[in-house]
Amino acid sequence: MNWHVEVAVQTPAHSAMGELLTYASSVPLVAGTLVRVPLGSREVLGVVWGATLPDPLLALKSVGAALDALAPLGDAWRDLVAFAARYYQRSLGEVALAALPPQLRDLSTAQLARRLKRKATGRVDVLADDASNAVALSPEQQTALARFDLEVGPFLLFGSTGSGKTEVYLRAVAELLARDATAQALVMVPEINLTPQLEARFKTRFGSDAVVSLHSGMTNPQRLASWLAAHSGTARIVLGTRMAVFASMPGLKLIVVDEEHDPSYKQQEGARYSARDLAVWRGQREGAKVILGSATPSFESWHQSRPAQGDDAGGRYVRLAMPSRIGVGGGSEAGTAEGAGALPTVRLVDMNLQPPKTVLSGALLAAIGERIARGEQSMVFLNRRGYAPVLACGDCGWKSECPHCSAYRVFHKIDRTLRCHHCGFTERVPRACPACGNPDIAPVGRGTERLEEHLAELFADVKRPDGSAVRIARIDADSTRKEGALESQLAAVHSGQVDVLVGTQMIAKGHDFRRITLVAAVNPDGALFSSDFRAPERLFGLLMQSAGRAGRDAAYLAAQGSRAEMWLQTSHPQHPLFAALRKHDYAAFAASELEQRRAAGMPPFAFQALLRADARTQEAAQAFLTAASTAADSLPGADHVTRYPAVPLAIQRVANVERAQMLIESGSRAALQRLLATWQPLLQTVRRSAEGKGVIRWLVDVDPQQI
DNA sequence: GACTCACTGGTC
DNA sequence: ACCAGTGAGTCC
Repeated sequence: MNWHVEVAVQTPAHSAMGELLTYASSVPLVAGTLVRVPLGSREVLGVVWGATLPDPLLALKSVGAALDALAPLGDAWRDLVAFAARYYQRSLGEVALAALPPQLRDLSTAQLARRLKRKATGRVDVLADDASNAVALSPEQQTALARFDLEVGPFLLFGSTGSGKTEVYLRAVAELLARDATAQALVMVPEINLTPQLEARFKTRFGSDAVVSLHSGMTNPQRLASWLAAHSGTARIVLGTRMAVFASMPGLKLIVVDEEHDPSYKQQEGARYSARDLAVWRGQREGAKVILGSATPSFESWHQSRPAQGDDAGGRYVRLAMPSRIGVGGGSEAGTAEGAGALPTVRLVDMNLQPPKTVLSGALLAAIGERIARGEQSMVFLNRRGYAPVLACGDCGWKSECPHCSAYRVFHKIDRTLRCHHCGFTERVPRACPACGNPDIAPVGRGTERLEEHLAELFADVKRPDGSAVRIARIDADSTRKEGALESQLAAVHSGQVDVLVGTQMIAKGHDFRRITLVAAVNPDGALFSSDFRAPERLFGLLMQSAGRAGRDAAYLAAQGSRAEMWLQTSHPQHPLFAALRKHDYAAFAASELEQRRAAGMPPFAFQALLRADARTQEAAQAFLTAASTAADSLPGADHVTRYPAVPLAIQRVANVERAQMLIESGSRAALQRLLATWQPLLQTVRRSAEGKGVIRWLVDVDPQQI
């Protein structure tokens, strides 16, 4: 046992253990090697991080088997993991092990060796990019690609929906792979739902062996196979969700983050990393070019890509603008720059002028009716699933509160249940009011189920051009729970079986509907006056994205003699957000919102973190945070960081756990990071002291999305 | 984070 | 006497 090695294993930062555990080894082990090591009574997977001088006085356990059939994880990968762990205040081991495919944890060395042998070892040749050369690029696409070629980046590809961003990604990848025989590209999308269509597109273009996917919807063996292909360099292109940012890719030369503004890039449990931000960091570290793409960029990225002006040297990102919509979505088929599909006309319906309790205004219904008569499709968007958000008794005022959470249970008519969307608690709908016995309990408000029902009633007597009955369909998390359900529902829309599609934001993202000429947001007002300063940004993005679903096929519109329309029902038609939306003017909206944020000292002009505590009682949670804040007073540099008072979360109690948080803010990212790093050990002390009594867990969320 | 162990309170 | 549930402590 001549060697001592430091190994990262899955231990949380909260535990008082050191970052790395030291083991003895009879052979030298190079950093990045995967090993099995004894930990207490079990044996766990670990990553060798380095070596220390052997200390003969120290009685250490020995490393078990080394998974040396596998090439060690590279320096770049370990740097990425180390940075993420440090920046997001988690342990090295936690981040490292979470970044590896789960099956590696319980595979023996022999099993792994067998698996690796089965895999073809040779590099896969990518298909020559013939198909794409037949397609003419728009001038904007050409300019964007030319600048991408010349400059270093990172790039913000600011392209409206239908401007052909995907084609730009494909070309950038194609050119890279053609130029460099060992190069790899990483392409990320915000949601699992969007991977199949992207995968299909990349596989047609580059051959199915060159492309692998990485996301949590895959089975463990699939994930391992993809991961190994990326790690060995066999896979030239890795497609995936946020977790893919940690893929081991020795030849990484290009990272694409599509829909970079999407909140799903922020992990909301465990290590709360932003895959978009890590992608930028990783690109810089590994010399890979990074493209962030969006029609409505995050204000962080928009601000970071501002041009130089006066004293301001400008942002670090290169902005590539593609404002025009080209004929056909994605530009991969007949579409050219001519006959550009105009963005949909935005129509505002002032709900104050409608009869009280109007759900769908007469004008909107008439517009949908016209589309049905012409054989076109409409999409109605409501960001609330279920039948009704609350069930209430008119007599005694009982409401369908969740007994375990400070939230109402949602009425789902389909299976007659009351379901809590926060803790999952589900019960049959009571026959009568549980409080007073009144049989007359009624749904209050509406979700997608009820909207679907309502539309079906309204259009019951209307016929399609072929004389058949109007068909309404609904797509949301409930309707797509079963394997393959989303695909079959989308296929039904594409084949024209559906006239009106009702759904949550699931239908607003990415899916390319050719025959939809009308999109309606029924009740977008909720986010207008939210306490979360990012709510308007998100709403604007969502509505722009929804609008982008309409009229993607200019040839179809022309043949129909139709215009694409986006309808918005609102009680605040004078709100500046709608004025900007009407003009499809993201830049103006961003400028005014950013000005407000600058004045108020909010991100991206300030940097934030949240300290959160979960406890049996709200008092205990807040007491911990307050004590933690007091403990931070003595830390160096604490005066450059503002700590706000502890407050309950918007949903204060979930599954009988009380939650509180404290906002921490600084004009300097470095100052915030310094404070968080030195605070960590104090937090552990406070947790063990009297003020930490009753605290179930605590966590730090750096650069939080929701506040 | 995963596990063990000691302790609690409830039940047969 | 025998458990489920829970909180505290350990793991190189």
